[in-house]
Amino acid sequence: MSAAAGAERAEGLVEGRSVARRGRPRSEEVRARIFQATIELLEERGFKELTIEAIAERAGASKVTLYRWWPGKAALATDAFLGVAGPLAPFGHTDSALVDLREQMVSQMRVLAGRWGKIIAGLIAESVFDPEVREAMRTRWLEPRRAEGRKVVERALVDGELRAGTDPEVVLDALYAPLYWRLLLGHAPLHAAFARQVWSAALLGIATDAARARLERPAKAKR
Amino acid sequence: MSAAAGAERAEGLVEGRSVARRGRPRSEEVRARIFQATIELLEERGFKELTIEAIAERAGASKVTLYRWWPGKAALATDAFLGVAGPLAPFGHTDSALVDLREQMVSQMRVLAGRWGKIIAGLIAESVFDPEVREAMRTRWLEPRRAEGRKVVERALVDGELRAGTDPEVVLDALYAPLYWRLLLGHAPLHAAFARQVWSAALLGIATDAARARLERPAKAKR
DNA sequence: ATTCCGAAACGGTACGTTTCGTATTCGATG
DNA sequence: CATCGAATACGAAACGTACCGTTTCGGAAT
Repeated sequence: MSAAAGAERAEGLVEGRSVARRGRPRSEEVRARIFQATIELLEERGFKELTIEAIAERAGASKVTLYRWWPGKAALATDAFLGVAGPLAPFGHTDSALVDLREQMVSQMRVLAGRWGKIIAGLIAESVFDPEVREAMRTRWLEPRRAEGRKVVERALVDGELRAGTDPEVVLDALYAPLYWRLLLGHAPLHAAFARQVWSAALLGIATDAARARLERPAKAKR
Repeated sequence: MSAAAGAERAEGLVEGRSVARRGRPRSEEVRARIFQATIELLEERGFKELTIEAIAERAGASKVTLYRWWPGKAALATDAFLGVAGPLAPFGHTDSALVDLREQMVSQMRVLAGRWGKIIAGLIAESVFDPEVREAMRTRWLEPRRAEGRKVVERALVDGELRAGTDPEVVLDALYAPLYWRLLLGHAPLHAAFARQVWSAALLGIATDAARARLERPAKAKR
């Protein structure tokens, strides 16, 4: 709710039609300057060192204006980031849903390794502490991407590329968690090759045929 | 360095032998009370709401004493947690290294779902912001566990349970990242079953035999 | 009349530091 | 063995700083 702030006062939406409100309208220019300053400071200092006062100063705005539209720096930062971070890494539509998944993983990896990576890591980390950030990141960042991914996984199931009974949620966690994990921890590089390795491991499995045969029937049945 | 603080002043270590220093020795009782208070407050309020002043008050200690031994709340919290979080989830040693991995994943999942889960999540999140916390968590929490896991993975390779050429680092990320991912995001429950599903997916693969055959030779070669 | 923006000031919290008095140990001296 | 001084630790109090989130006021735009 507060995460989607930055509107709904000078201009109300009633049944889709914009209703002109009385009084001075909100300055879109100030709003833009605030977002600009927020993104800049987010890149320069990171979320932890970000302060409302610094944003106000750089944006040439008043603290009061910031607090009028956002409850705090967490909501403002998520709003600013989610505003500029639109599609970013869409899915393709080749013959194979599995290949589409792989290519999107590679794209996603490039996003995480690039300019937005630090900001994304900071917001995800902050979401551990702040329920509003968690909600915003979940509904506006992760879930939209998961929804797309879920569709692709389900297509793979329908097409017989994935084993029947496979849980799409588990698939999505298994594929994407390692990418974010390396982003957050920074214990290993964020190469595109890593995304492909994870994809390959999850899809084909890493066990040998011998081990696979043994594991699929844990009992010592010969056949 | 500061993470392993809390010693090395009143009692120096010279070539392994403890050398008596002059002056009043450090009070182990105060140290214990500080750790106790830190853990309590960490569980009650979480890392974000933790303050040095609250710790000092509950421990009946002086702020000066805290700042003498730790540079800030991050170092103190990691020290306190890592002090009590010892082995926690060891590996077994059955015939199959893969089974050992699975069982340890289930144990680890129980740890994450339990009393320490919130604290661990907070410290990992903080590690995104604070390089010292990252270093401490990496070298004292993750890496020891990874080292154990790496040995088990290598045993699986030697035993022919894993395909030759499999990168142990990728395996560890693929297996454990999803568990921590759910801990951090909280978008899905932390059931033991999930750990088994991830294990199973990574080991056996989730692709159907038909898709597997196609993916293993991307060219349209018939044979 | 209503709503917005900016400037300034405010009380509050926690930070990290300094100062001071006191307590506890060691080493040296007698 | 007893005592003294140096060194180190602990606690209490106070301090300046940074940023928080809020209030008040004056002016601007519909």
